[in-house]
Amino acid sequence: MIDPKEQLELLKRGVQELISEEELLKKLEKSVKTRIPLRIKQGFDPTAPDIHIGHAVSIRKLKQFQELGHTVIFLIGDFTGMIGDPSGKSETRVRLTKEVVLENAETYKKQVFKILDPEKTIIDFNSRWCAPLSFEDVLGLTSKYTVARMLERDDFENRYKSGIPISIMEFLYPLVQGYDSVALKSDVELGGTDQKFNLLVGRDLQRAFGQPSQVVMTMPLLVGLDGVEKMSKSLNNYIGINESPREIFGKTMSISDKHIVPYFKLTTEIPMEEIKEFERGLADDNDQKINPRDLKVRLGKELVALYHSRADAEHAEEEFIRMFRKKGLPDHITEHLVSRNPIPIVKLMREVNFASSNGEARRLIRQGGVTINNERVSNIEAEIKVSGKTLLKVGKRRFIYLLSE
RNA sequence: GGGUCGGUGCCCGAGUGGUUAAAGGGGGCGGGCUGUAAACCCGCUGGCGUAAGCCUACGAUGGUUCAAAUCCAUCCCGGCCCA
Repeated sequence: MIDPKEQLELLKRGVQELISEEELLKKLEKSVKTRIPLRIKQGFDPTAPDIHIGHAVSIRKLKQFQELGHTVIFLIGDFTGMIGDPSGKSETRVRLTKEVVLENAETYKKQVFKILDPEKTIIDFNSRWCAPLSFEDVLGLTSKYTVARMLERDDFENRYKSGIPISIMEFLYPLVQGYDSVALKSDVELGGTDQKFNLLVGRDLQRAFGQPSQVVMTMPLLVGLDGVEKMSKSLNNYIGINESPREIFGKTMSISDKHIVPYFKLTTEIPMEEIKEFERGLADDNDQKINPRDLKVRLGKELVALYHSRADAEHAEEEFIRMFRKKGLPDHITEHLVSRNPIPIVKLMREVNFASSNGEARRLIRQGGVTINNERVSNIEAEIKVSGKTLLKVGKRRFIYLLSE
């Protein structure tokens, strides 16, 4: 194990906030002395098993701990997921069954082990200790925290002030998460900056239970593809680490210029010095201004290389250029055997799922978004005669080859 | 428990008897410009139907009326104030 101070320097990189540095250093020193690895915990929602490059920001930090010999606990918050949240709030949580939770856990594993070392990762479920708690235990837990302190949490405060309902269950949620830290005796808990409050509750609860309190480490949030909200599955503005090279590359190309540098910092392994160069290159007053587009290409390739391979990255770039700069075709276009021939255009679009209703299909045609063999279809009633491979294109990125018997 | 205000389309939000598939904005989608950037411009955005038209929709149910998102009754849900 390497020197505690060196470990600290490595671990501090890219971190938004560390509470507190001295405590972490002490824990590291103790760990080196006793040769007992630290226990690093991060919790994950069991409902969204799509890990995206926003999650990866902190998972890559976990990886770093792991490489330094510490124990990483990937905690799946199945307990609250199985209870479901009855508050009519935004998205009424669906109650997950045991089977679904386990299934999701498998999906998580497949993805998370693209980053973490399976040998050195503990996957745990908080139902293991939450489910057996009695009502008495729960009340005991709630007595350790006050309403005023709960209301300190930003989103609670805002919602409370603006009259948006908060269910008691949601209110208790940070306590559940904090209790996880008690149950796991975690030394460090990691999360996005939006998790800061919850992580701090864990600290308080551990103290209340007579344990040494965990160090809280928060990572910056990655902005999503819309350029405004944080990257999240529910907003559908994410790049999943399980997505195809084409998707990862393409989505990367659609981020806005002002987020290029943060993406480099948070999602790639490119050294800071080099990123600084990029930053300089992008500055308006620079004579040798780098075309932001080219940097995005670099970024896209880095990401594909990280989750697939260098070769895939090269390939994704070539394909992208062919498709979008030269308005060509993608490499692989699925084929579809038409149900009859000739076939009305509207029916055809439904058949290949390029329109979810006849109305939508008509709309797309009227607006000139539909072509057959590169010829715009303008007549809604057009009958499409399929002979040989016929290319149907809808919008900019939906392609399919039509075949007939 | 009492009082009071409210529940509208993916989201926010206007609308208080017919001209309302329901203003406006956001989002999304298509087209244009481009670098699948930003900004901007045009258009579309419940379902079935080529269309005429029909159906479904304003928390739920029932009612008044030629006609209801709009009026009445009951119920469900939320905010605030009082207890």
